[in-house]
Amino acid sequence: MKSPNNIDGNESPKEEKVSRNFIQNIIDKDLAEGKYDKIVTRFPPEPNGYLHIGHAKSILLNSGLADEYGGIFHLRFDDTNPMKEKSEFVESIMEDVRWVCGDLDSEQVYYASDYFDQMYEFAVKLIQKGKAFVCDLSAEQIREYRGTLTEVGKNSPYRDRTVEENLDLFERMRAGEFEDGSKVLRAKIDMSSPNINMRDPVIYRVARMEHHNTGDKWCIYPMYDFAHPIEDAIEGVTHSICTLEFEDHRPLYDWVVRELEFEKPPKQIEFAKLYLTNVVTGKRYIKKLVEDGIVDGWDDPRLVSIAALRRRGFTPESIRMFMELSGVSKAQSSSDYAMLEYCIREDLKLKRPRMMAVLDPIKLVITNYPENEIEYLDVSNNLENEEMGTRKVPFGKVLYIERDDFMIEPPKKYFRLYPGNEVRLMNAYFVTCTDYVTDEDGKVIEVHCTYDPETKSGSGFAGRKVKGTIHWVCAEAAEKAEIRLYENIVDEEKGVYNEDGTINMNPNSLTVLHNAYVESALAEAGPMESFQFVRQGYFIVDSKDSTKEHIVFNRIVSMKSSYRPN
RNA sequence: UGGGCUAUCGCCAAGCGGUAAGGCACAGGACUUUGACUCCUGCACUCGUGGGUUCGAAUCCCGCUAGCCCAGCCA
Repeated sequence: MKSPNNIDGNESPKEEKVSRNFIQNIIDKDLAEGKYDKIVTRFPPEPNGYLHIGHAKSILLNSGLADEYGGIFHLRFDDTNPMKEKSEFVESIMEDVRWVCGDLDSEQVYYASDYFDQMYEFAVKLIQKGKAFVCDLSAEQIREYRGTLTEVGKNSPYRDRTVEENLDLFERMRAGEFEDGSKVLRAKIDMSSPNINMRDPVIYRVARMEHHNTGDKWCIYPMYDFAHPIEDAIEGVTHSICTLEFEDHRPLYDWVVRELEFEKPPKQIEFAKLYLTNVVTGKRYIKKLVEDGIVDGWDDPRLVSIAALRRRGFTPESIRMFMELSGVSKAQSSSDYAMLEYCIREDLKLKRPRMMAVLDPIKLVITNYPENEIEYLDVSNNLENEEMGTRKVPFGKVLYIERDDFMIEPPKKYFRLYPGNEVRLMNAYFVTCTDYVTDEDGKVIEVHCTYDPETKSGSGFAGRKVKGTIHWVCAEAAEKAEIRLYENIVDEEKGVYNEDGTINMNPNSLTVLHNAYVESALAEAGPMESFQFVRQGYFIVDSKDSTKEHIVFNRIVSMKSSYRPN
């Protein structure tokens, strides 16, 4: 993505200066001061769930920075709490990160749990320096001793144990001599700190749990605040970029790297998470929707998990563009969903074929077209991109057109079909509506028209112009398909969950339209292909639910509002 | 006066003492084999608020207000 430096010699003022974000400014400064010679960043998910679009921001920010500065990006599984972690999640996270980044070498993948031995040694070092102690207080007692937001805490009665005693106890913690929860190792900092994180935080707990990576080798596990700075330091991370809620932890982060005397301590920098309007972000909510069976799974197209976005047809490029446009700052904000849609439209419009499909069909009979004749028209796959080639599309006397492309009594500014009006059948001929047929309820079931052979698309006909162009599908050759239009799960006002625990859900979040007709070329398309459909926006063939005779299309992007009828 | 952070157009977001970039959205027009795309045009005399410093402030200082985060042996 990075363009090489201009090699045309002089430092031309060239590319109008793209504004840099505050993180780039920090890195620029660090580099100028010679603090680091190579930038290393990381994305450290805990494998306790699937990734969503919010994580994509972190992934792309970190990896993007590494790319830009010729550094390295690490994917590191922050697996220090086996209670919540599963290898199922490391698999999915790996896949999602690969997809978002476009690529990831196996050398770029790390596990915090691989450092457990070193972390243990670092803890011992802290004890030896008199900076950590084993505490026998219960969890509740520790909470009481910690004080509150407005009151200082008080020292643990075990705070002054000797180094020897602490060393002995900690070793026995590791050896499994103590019950879960009976003892912890704590950093000795300051119980009266206004920052609660500095009030002698617990850095190691006893927990007999099977770890997905280390099995039952350990019965003590390090806490995030102790483990994270060490993980960063071990990997040579220079800029540890995380979200705002860790800002209060930075003093502790710095304390750890300082007490452990790392030569080139990593630096933590925080940025605001990405929120999206009109959708449910947040691992916790998504997790609950999945667990409660409200959605079909983590990749349900109504969600904004990475897996769901992929299934819906978003491309990695579109996600990257979106993050680019969203920017990075420390201001709590939420990006407009319309911007995400803009990105996928922008990405797809030149690189996907445009095919025709009729969602809500009504018959169109061309009365002056020969009976039983089918002609094959040459149709461009993408008018703006000739490289996408052409295909043959069958055309005949009886077609299907979209129901709302015909009106008996057109409102003003309606350019499509109505009695007496002439329109272009896209890629085919001009047709003029002569008549229509209704059933006993007055519902239009058939539209009659005549066509003008002179006006065939591509023939260069310029005799007259029409204001409207509509799409169609040859009735005889059309394939039936099921098209599902998914809407995001949303509740703009209250979020998905109410305070009383009930769930708000858009009842229209899943719509299935039967009897949709598509070109056979579309029906034969491979899985996970996305297409632009005339007038309906963009769709993807969903491989997960597709079989040979049952094709599922998901609409991935709505049209612009001005594009809608009405 | 517990601590930390943030406040610039409907939504993001530049700006860092010299007189408000850009994108999305929206509106109008041109073009058109998708009412799409593309192309023009419009869209903050004003930067949460009240003071102060200065020739000059969104940018510096003081006060206020609002929002977010923190009292896991979660990350």
